[in-house]
Amino acid sequence: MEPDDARSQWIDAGLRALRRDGVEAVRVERLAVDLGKTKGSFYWHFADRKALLAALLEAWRGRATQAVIEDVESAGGDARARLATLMATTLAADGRLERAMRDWARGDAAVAAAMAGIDDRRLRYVAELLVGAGVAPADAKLRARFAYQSLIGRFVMAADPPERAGRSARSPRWSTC
Amino acid sequence: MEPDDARSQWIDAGLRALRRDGVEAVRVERLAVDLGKTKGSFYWHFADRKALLAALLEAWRGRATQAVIEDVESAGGDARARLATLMATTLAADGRLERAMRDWARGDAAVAAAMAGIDDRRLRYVAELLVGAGVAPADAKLRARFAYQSLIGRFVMAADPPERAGRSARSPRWSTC
DNA sequence: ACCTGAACACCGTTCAAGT
DNA sequence: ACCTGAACACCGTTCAAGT
Repeated sequence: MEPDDARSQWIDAGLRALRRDGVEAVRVERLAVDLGKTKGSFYWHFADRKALLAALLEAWRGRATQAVIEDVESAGGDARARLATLMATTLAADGRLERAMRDWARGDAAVAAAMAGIDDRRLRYVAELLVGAGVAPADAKLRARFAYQSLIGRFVMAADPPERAGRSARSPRWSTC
Repeated sequence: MEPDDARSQWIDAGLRALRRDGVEAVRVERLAVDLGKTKGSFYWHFADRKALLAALLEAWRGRATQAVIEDVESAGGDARARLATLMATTLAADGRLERAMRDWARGDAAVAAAMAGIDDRRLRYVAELLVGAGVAPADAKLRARFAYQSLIGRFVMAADPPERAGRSARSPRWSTC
């Protein structure tokens, strides 16, 4: 919530490293260099590297689910309109963090479990909107899953989907930063 | 085959570390200390740590399948007797390396694939002996799998099955050294 | 409350030099 | 052919000391 206390700086730097080069690249020494601080400073905010990793997962969980849902909800409109809002923000995301997270999850059971929860949360929201848009509840789950999977597939397949190679600082949300 | 050329010393030390403390404990610096050599020496025999790890997997694959099968075969007797020989050597093994390998496989797809091949090789051998002992071929596969799984389960469940806590240098084979 | 500096222990890798 | 010694770069963690 506080956007730039020192702790979140470490988390943001960690997410950047994660998105760019995967978990293995999340090194406290490197982050310290990135932030122009010393490693010692890191240990004021985190018990150890493991704690940072846990914080990254937690931060992402929020930004990749609840925050998006809240944005869409606050944009208003009926279920149909919200679905459109969700699709728009979702398709604009670059998916690199999403991909890094899934890579990470493949090698870490705890992360995999968190990912499963996140998938579930997103799925339920989409199904809910579909029902609101008039889809029979019996069909909504299936359709939500279908749409969601094709989106994830798109993220996982494309290394760097939209974005013109330049380092433009765009990046709406849903799985972005 | 050559039991103690310098290269196999590194491999043996690696297997010991693996059995005792898992893949993470297989460090070239630590092995160097164990062997009373320098790290530089390691790089004469292996390109890098990854190459050692691959060699460990390969060495174990041999000792945990083909070598055991050959021992049992050369002990002779009919299928029934061989089954008994196999059971005896198998039950006498301590299973710690087997366990370390399965832990390792859980975090590494290539190792997991190798393990699957090893399981298959063992399974086929047991099924073959069962058929030789008069079991209907249709049942042999199922019975082999059942017996094999219970054995693996025993290994995976027990941290240090037989062996009296002392560091007695026993350790017959089949997944042992 | 937050950070620096310096240390420590621990790594992987390279390479000239020795035998 | 095989190994040592020394270096380099890169880590995680701790802690006294500063502000």
